[in-house]
Amino acid sequence: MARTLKNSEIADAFEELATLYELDGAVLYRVVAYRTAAKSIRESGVSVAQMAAQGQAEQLSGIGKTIAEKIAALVETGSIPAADKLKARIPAGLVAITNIPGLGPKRTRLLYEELRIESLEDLRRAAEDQRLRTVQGFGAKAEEKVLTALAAGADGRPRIRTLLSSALALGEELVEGLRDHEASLRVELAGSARRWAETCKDLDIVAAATDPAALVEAFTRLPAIDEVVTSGEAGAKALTHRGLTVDLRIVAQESFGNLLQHFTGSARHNEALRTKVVKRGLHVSEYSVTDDATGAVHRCTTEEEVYELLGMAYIEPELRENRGELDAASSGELPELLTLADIRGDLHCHTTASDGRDSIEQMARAAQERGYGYVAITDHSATHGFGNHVTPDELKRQIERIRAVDAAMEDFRVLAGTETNVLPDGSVDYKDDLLAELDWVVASVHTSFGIGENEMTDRMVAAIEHPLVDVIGHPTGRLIGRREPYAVDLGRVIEAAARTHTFLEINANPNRRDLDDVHARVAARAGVTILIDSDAHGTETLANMRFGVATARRAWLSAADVANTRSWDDLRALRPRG
DNA sequence: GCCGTTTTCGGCCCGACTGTTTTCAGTCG
Repeated sequence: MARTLKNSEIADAFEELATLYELDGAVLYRVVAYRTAAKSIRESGVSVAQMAAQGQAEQLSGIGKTIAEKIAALVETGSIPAADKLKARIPAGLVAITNIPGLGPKRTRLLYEELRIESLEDLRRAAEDQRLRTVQGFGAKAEEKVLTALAAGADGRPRIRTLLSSALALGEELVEGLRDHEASLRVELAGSARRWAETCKDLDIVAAATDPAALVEAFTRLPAIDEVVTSGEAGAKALTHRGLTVDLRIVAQESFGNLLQHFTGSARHNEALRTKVVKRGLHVSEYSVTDDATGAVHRCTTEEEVYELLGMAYIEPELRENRGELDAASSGELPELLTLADIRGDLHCHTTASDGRDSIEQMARAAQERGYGYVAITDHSATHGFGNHVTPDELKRQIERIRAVDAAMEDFRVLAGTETNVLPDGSVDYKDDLLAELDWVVASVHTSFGIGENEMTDRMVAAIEHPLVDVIGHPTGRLIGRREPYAVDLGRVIEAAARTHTFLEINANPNRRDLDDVHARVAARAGVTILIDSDAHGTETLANMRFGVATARRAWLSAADVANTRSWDDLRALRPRG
């Protein structure tokens, strides 16, 4: 074994194995079992490779004896024998073909058996030569669809997902546009955007209207809409100028709750929800809940009614990921999630002293206008590598400037801080006597991402153990969709933070969301107090706090789990230095 | 292949759409 496999790498291997089994014609339930296992591995907050090494992989839901053995084989030898056998028999190109719209595993396999199509290039030639139509179930339309998809640049990879911040801005604009229309009764954003997921594949909007046709018409004329794909009484599908697909569904007001619940998802949540209640003779769909025992058809105007009919407490959208929320809702053990209104201060932001755009005073006034009681000014230290370098002498002058702004403000604290770089050896940029003059110290890794996992973990633990470090900023360094987390043993980081009372940050920048929901949940359960920071580089991005709050809600956190739901005096008492 | 208020076997969510069919399988969300 060269190195410890990441959960995402193990999950990818099982995702691939599922597709291989699917192409091989395995029974569907077996394929689904592998996909469920892959998802479970991906979302595990602890290292599955380590669990497997200790023979504990079966503790994860969806992992039984067979899959646990395969995980162990993968971790020990780097490959799964069953997958190797399948790969020897099934051309690698078939996996890519299954990602072409309309071509699933069954039809891909049929094309391979009948026409020996084993790559996207083979597929294109067969469609051009009108040979696809010689296969049972394929016609001229299928050839046309294949060629359209390939011409549109389909390369067999799933489509890139859009960052939540972009999708949400667009979704909110569309929803407002629809609500303004006289025919609309109710309009809500649904789907992954409503669950505040990290990224969105598309946007889902659900509505009830006095005149559905008029609302659909209005929808297709909204400025953000570029091209209408389909439209009818029940809704429409359209492409925005940004290239994001939007689905609008319209339903009778009496079923609005069913529709909203259905299209908010997640698919996993709905699947598990339905499986759970079907045993009691209850069937859930986007139109109603039906009861076998009484024959009753319950249509619900609100989601609350849907969950109540199923014997559950209302489940907030952020929790609907099939991570235990169904059992908790049935037994009355759901947490009371924190809200944006609980946040009382922001302890990580930048000014023109480093790479920010606004002054200390502008940032402080903007934070006060948001209703906060305090803000910490935390510019980058000198070895950050770019932006203006705050040398020790410059930091002393910055502290004086911060004290002056603080003195000029009423009922608001402006705290002198830094976001100091954690050097490869685990030391931080400023000397202890200078750090001690500050009210607040964020320590973050910004350089030398490529050092090994052990070295990186030691580096971070050293920073955590520094008595003047209050919080570790963006603990994994990932940029969503652009940069993987650096190799670090978060289990050890979390253990050290819990032991020293050092906070761990949920960085609210929508590109970061770091810690993510899964690890923030693990950290909080391990006794770490979480801090949510905007990392704003200008007054307007203080508003990114909402993405951090969303991550915390997805991590099942209550106000008590989060440090900056407290006053500054209460918060500082929780710190390592007391 | 997994799982259990149906517990070691027999189940495993729901509905719409599409293109191709004469009654539906496959795909998608």
